This record gives sequence, structure tokens and C-alpha cells, in this order.
Amino acid sequence: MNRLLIASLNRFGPLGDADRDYLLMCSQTITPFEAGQRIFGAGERSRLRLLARGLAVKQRLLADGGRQIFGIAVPGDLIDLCALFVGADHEVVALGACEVRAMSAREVRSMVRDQPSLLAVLCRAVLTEAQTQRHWMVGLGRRTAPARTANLLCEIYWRQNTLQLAQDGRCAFPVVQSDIADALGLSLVHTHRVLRTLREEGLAMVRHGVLEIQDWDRLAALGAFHPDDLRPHQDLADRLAAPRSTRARV
Amino acid sequence: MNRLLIASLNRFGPLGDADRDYLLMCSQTITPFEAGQRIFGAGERSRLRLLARGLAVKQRLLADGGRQIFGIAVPGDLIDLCALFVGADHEVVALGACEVRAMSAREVRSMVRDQPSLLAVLCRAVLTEAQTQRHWMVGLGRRTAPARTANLLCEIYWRQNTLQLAQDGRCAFPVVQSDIADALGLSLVHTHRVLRTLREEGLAMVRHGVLEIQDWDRLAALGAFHPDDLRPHQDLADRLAAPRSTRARV
DNA sequence: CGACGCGTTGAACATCCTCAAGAGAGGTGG
DNA sequence: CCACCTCTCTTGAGGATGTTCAACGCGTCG
Repeated sequence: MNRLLIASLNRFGPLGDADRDYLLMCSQTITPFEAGQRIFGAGERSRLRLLARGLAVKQRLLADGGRQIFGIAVPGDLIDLCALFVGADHEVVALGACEVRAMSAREVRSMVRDQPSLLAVLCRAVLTEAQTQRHWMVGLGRRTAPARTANLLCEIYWRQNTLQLAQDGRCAFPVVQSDIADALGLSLVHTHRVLRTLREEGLAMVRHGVLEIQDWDRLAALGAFHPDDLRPHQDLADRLAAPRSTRARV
Repeated sequence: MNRLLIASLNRFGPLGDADRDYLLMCSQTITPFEAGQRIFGAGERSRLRLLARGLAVKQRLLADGGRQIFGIAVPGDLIDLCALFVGADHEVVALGACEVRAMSAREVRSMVRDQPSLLAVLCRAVLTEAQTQRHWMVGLGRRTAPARTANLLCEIYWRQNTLQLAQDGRCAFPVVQSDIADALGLSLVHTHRVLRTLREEGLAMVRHGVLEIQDWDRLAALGAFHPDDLRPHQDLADRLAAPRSTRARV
């Protein structure tokens, strides 16, 4: 069942029939991971791993014992694009229980070499990842802790809501507070205090691995959240053809 | 003279003769820019702009009047890769006097569509850019102001030194202090104080658009600078075939 | 039971920001 | 030539923001 991969790639630009046929012929292994397990490590080569279920973090461990999280993957995300041509420069770890589908490294190499239109789609996916990273850089560099936190919660909710993975203002977010801290560049204690404030103010809460949005409008305003910042890298024509609402239903 | 473009792309993986021939047939316009001029703005399409001379910043202006700088381009860098398939999400501004060489947007589209091996090289370039951004994210999220500053100065010097653009511990760095502040996510005043400290400690100084490194070892230690973090995205085989020293000569 | 992970809180402190103001260099116009 | 800008660098003072250290409660698990 490579249909999920096809649907995922299709977000970055419509695939042709030949591309779909090619993808359907590729192998697909399905691997489950438990919370905290490493899905792949630095240095590994791409197998076009697709997160089919669950959430995962892209992160790097630092020499001083610290950690920086570069992004959070939701179902449908390709998580090892950074390893397309060379070994990955960071690792990906499962947040909750995950399912990852992957092809073989050999097949990826063949695809990249022989299927230009698929290579172009992968290139768009990489560009999208780079764009999302720039979005995070703005948060790390230029926003206060409450704004950063609110923005992250909005991003998590928004992306899962797009995939019909949110209901009644709730979605999965199986993290501990130190995960949020390492994503936002904050200390654990301060992250806790910011989260408590958001909870007390009735904006949102994270508990038992569930994110619950209580006041989307105020949360999005606090975090200066604009969903356009993380839309896939599509042609302008595609965007105009498929307009979307700018506000999540909570 | 597309040789500079050929040399630039060649860093990401050896080009074949056909690729070189193709690039030599592409048009090449040469445009000078003065300090502060915008080289291209958000929304523009890629023309495979190559910074041939001078330095430039990739940046985004924020709604609150702030600014975040995502990276600094040195000669040989492709500066509009983010606009390969869709409009750019940020702008690039000349720091000092610059020279930019570019082909036409039409030619870029043709190249991306019809020259798979060149597309692969561009994809590697995009991956390199994403990797550098992650490196900056670590700085923004997990390093103190002095470490961030020292790391930036090391990066600027190292990259120009690689290109033989540094001499006697000096290289061009035509910025004002607020540029450094917006790159590091610091306030102008605090940036000034950090720079003063680095100067007083005899590590490095920035004056009149020139960066002067006085004690590379201590500066690199303070900034936890590792040149591997910003090496182009090459195959492991290439790396092993061309080992390099890990320390700049100052 | 004890160990461990996680959330929680308080207190003291370091870092960094904002505001305000002045110095110096360079440009422009009278 | 001087007055008057503007831009940048510079410094001080006060305060907001975020960190570190230390501790405790709670639930889970061996």
C-alpha cells in the first residue's frame, strides 16, 4: 500500500500517472515504533521514510548534553529527506507510538537517479522543509516564550486538523514538557510556567499526551500564527485553485 | 562566463561534461548592487542567481517591524534556491557592493524540467541550505549571546577563508551592528556589548566593514565552531577523497 | 517498599531588553 | 565655512524575561 506515499508526495505538486505507477512498484516495509524509540539516526541514508501514524521529532543532541528540536513530523510527512544524498545530519525519534513506511535505500537511489519528475517533487518537499525551518527560526530569534509556545501549539493542532486528526479542539501531542522546551529553546521550568499560564488563561492545555485548544483565536493571536507559513510548496496556480479557510474550526 | 556557476554547482557533486556544456549554453546576466539594495524580493521566481562578489543577507521582515536574518551568502552561493518552484518566501539584500549573475527564469524552468542531473545537484544545494539553517537554529535556541556571536564570526571568516577571500586574519564583513543583532536574535544594544567584550578580550573585532580575527582558537572554542557543520552536501566518497584541515590559518 | 520519570513550585540569580542620551563621522545646504 | 542633519556606535540605568538550583508530590513499575 504505497497510496499514502503517493498522497503525501501529491501535496507538493500533482503526480503524473507514470509517477504513480512507479511508486506503486516500489517496495514498502512497515515498521512500528514505540514512544522514545529512534526511528533513524544521524548518518543513515534515506529510505523515503514516511510517518504513517503517530508523531515524531527531528532533533540533534549537542555536545553539552542539550538538545535542539528542528521540527515535529505528523502523519504523511517524509522524515528522512535530509538523508537523500548523504547521511542524515540529525536523528528522528518517535514521540508516541508510530508507524513508519519505507522503501529500500537502493530503490531511493534508483528513483532519484532515474525518475526526474519524482526528484522534482522531492526537491519541492525539501524546499518546504527549509521554509518551515525558517519559520521556526523566526520564533526562536524574535518571539517571546509565550508567543513561541502558543505558535507551536497552533502548528501542532493545525497540521493535525488538516489531516482530520483533531476533534473537538483536541489532538494528540504525546510530549513531555522538556520536549517542548527543547523545541522552543527554553528551559524546562520556564516552559512549565508558560504552559501553566496558557492553561490558567483558558487558551490551551497539554495533558496526558493530548493538546486541547480552548480559545483558538486568542492562542493564534498570541502566537502570531499564520497557517500559510507551513503550507506545502505548491505552484501558485495550485494554491489559487484550492483556496482554504484561514481559521481552524475548534 | 558561466564558469563560476559551474564551479559553484560542482561543490555539491561532480558535474558531468553534458551538464557543463548545458550550463555554458545558458545566458548569464551580470548585475551590480550597492550596499543595502534588495537583490530580489519575496514572491520572485528563481533565476539561479549566483552571488559572484560581495556579501548578502537572506532575511524576512516581520509584522512588528522586526527582522530575522536566515543566513549570510558569500561569493559562490546560490541565493534564490528557495524560489526554485514557487515564489521566494524571503528577500535577499546586499550587505556591501555585490555582483550577481543570473540566468532567465525561463531557462531555470527548462533546466529543472529537462536536466535531471542538474536538478539533482540543485536538490543537494537546497539540502545544504537546510542543513545550514539547522545549524543556525541550534545557535538561536541553545547558545548564549557570546557563543552565538563568536560562532557567526567564525562562520563568516571560515567561509571566506575557504574562498581565499581572507588574509592575515581579516576578511570583509560590511555589516552594521543591527545586522548582527537580527541574525543572532539579540537586541542591538546587547550585540554591541558582546562585540565589545570580544574586542576587549582580544578575540575578534568588526570595524569599518572588516572582520579581524585575533585569536581563532579561543573564538572557535567560545562559539563551539565546527566547520563540518557548513560543508557542502557531498557524497561521503567525495569527502574521504578530499580531506581538509580542521583549523583555519589566521 | 524504593527507584524513577514527570509535573510542579519557590527563590535567587543571570541574561538580555528597553529606554534614554551622548559622541563621532559623514553629508547637505545656507 | 559653519549649521544641521542622519546614521552608527556607544554607554548607563532600570527592569522584564528567562535560568538555575533545590525541593516536593504523584503515579508507575520493578
